[in-house]
This record gives sequence, C-alpha cells and structure tokens, in this order.
Amino acid sequence: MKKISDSTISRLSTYYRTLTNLIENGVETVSSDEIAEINNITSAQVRKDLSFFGSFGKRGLGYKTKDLREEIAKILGLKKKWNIALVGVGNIGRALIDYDEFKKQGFIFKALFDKDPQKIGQEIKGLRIHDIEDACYVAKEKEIEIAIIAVPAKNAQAVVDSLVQCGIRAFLNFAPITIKVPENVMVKNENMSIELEALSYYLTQSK
Amino acid sequence: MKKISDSTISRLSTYYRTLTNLIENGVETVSSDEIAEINNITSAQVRKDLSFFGSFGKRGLGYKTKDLREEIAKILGLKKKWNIALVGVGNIGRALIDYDEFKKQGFIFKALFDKDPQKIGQEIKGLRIHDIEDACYVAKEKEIEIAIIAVPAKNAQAVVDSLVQCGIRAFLNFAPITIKVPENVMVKNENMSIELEALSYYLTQSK
DNA sequence: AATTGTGAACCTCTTCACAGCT
DNA sequence: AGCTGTGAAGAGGTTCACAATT
Repeated sequence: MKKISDSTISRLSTYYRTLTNLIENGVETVSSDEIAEINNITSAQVRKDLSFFGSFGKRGLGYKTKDLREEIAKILGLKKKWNIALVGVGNIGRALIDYDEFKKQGFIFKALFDKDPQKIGQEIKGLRIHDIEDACYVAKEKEIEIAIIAVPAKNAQAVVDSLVQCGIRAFLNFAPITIKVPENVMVKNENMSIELEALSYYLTQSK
Repeated sequence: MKKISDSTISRLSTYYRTLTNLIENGVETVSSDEIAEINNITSAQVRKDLSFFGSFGKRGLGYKTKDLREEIAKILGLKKKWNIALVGVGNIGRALIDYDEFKKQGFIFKALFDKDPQKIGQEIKGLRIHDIEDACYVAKEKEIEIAIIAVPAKNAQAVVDSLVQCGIRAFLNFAPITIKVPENVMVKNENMSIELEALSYYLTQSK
C-alpha cells in the first residue's frame, strides 16, 4: 500500500475526534469545510487526506458523520480493542493508567511493569505490577500489542530492546531520548519538554 | 527574522538534550555525523538546522559540546527560567508537577488553578491551588508566561480564552481539541491518543 | 584527512482550481 | 447550487555534493 504521511494519519485522528463530538451533538452531516474550520486547516487538506483511502462523501451534500467516523475507525484500526502495557509506574505512568481518553479509544491497559521491588506485587486499578524481568512471559499471556515506555531515559533503550525480543512491535515512548529499533518496529515519541521549548523559542523570538 | 520550521526547532531541542548527555559523559567535541547518528537523522539535517542560526563548528574538527549547547540554549530561550502555570489539577496535571524534566530545562511551576471547590485552597509541592476565576490576578502576581492546559476538552477553549485576556501568550494544551487563539498567541498540543492511534494504524496496516 | 556550511537538486506535503456528481 | 475528489501547481523541508576551512 502507498505510504501515507504521518501528518495525514494524525489529522485523521483529529477528524475522528471531531466527528465523535459532532455525533454527540446530534449533527448528521458535515462538509469538509466545516471539519476544516473546527481544526484550523483547509478543506482541501481534509478532502485530500480522506481521498487516500476512498471517497466517503457525496458531492453537493458532504459526509454523513456516522459513516465517516466508522470509515476512519476502520482506517486507524480502532474497530478492535488494543491491549497495552505500561512500563514504568512512576508519576507519568500512574496518570496514564487513569487517562480516560485511552480507554475511550479502545486502548486497554492489561499489564503494568516496573523494576522497583517496592512496587512489584502492588495493584493499581485491579492490575498487578509485574517485575520487568517477567515482561516476556506476562506480555504473551496478556497478549500485549503496544507498550508505553515511562521509565527514566537511561533505562528506556534497554527496556525497549528486551520487549522487542518478546515480540512487541509498537511503542509509545515518554522518555526524552531517541530509541533505536529494527525496521519492523514502530516507536512514537511523546516528548513534553520539546513542545515547551518550542514555546520558549517563540516567546523569545517575539520579544 | 526568517521563519524557521517547527521541525527544526524541535530537532534543536533534541540536539540540546544530546549535548547535555554527551557533556555529562565527558565528551568535549562532537561532529554533526555523531549527533545525527544518535538521533536517527542525517548529518546534513543537523548542519542545516544549525546553519539557520549561525556557524558554530570548526571545519575538520566538529563542534565543542559545551559551546554548541550554550548556543542552542540561547536560540531556544533556555538561558532564563520560565514561570509556568498549571490549569487543571487532575491526574495528568499532578504528574506534570512532579515531572523533573520540566524543572531541569528551566520551566518552573509558579501557580496551580482548578475550578473544583474541593481542590481550591489545597497545596501541592508548596503551591496553593487557586480558583481559576482568580487566574488573571494570580497570573500577574506570579508573572506567569506559559500555561499548561490540563482541563477536560469541553472547558479548554473557555479557559484559554480567559487566560489570553489576562495576557498569557503561550499554551501547552493536553486537551484533545483544537484551541482557537489570536495571531500573536501560540498553542502547542500534546495529544497522547493521537500517537497511540498512529501505532494502531501501523499495526493494522502491517498485518 | 576530516568535517563544516551551503546552494542546488530533490522530494514530499499542501493548496489551488475545476470537472464531476448530487 | 453546493460540495466532493483530484490532477497540477506551488511551497516547504530534506538530502546531495562539494568548496572552504582547520
């Protein structure tokens, strides 16, 4: 399949959210122009993004909100639930366990890992914290498909390496470091300081 | 000044982090090739990014780690401390207060806001939680420059609107919604589900 | 010999603009 | 008449490749 750009995929996520909101508000049809307006982009961008995957609208009429949401769910793989694991039960990790948005989109925590003996064995939200050493066994048992890395930067690469060995192929990385992985493994980064630093840059510039 | 792309700015942040690590490990010089290698990009990209701001290296020798880090700190505005406010003291918000990476880069929480009467008046890490209604007054007193928005999506726009009124011009938004702001105000988004959905997409594709 | 700094080439993403459908 | 879908044009970002410098 033709390679679709990361920006298109992340915009599809925002369209998905937009459609969810519209549906909740009882809106049944929507134009590319309206979706664009809500998300501060152009309508051509919306149509082009969708066009990579099919034609979901009706000329002159726009898109049925429910149908389009369904189509995007299919594209993004949101028709199924995803089993995810949290590695590193610190502040960030704990916050993510409680983060409703994940559950709402079908991402379900099935396993927690840490290497701190104090934490291992404890339970959070009915989930036991396992020793990271047992990750392969537990990950298989719980059929983990995605791992969220919330360990200190210095441990992140090693943790990912071993999970790749266990067969995990998708990672959401919160550690402020670039993780190396084989070709067929995907890492997405969530680096909160980078965005703050961009704000710092813009404030500094505009003085 | 010439408009610099967002990607260049965010790469500068990663170079900055790379240099910090190298310095901690006693490395005194580094080539664009080494910086590139660490971050999985090309050396031309590193040199081009830097070239927008000056020439900081020596041909044949590379860059002095300490000097280059200093230069990037100047570019990104990291020579000063930034006063930041947290709006919305929920799970995510609490985790951010404890997030060392922010403090390390010079972003210091000076004010917390919430609208829940249960929370108002409480203290976290020596910081009092103020009523969001008092935001303007407190923001001025504490000289807040950047606000982190960690309130539910449905309240985010209103909260930002009022803070813009108070004169705040930079926002890091964790709410899964596109915020509208005037031209001279900057919003950066941290949308964790979007990255997870990208992983979902790639796993679905590669099946 | 090694490595930077950079114009030019290349590639990718976005926007335009309009034919085609409803 | 209104709005989609899309090829073509335009803008922007990345990589190449090499002269310049140490």
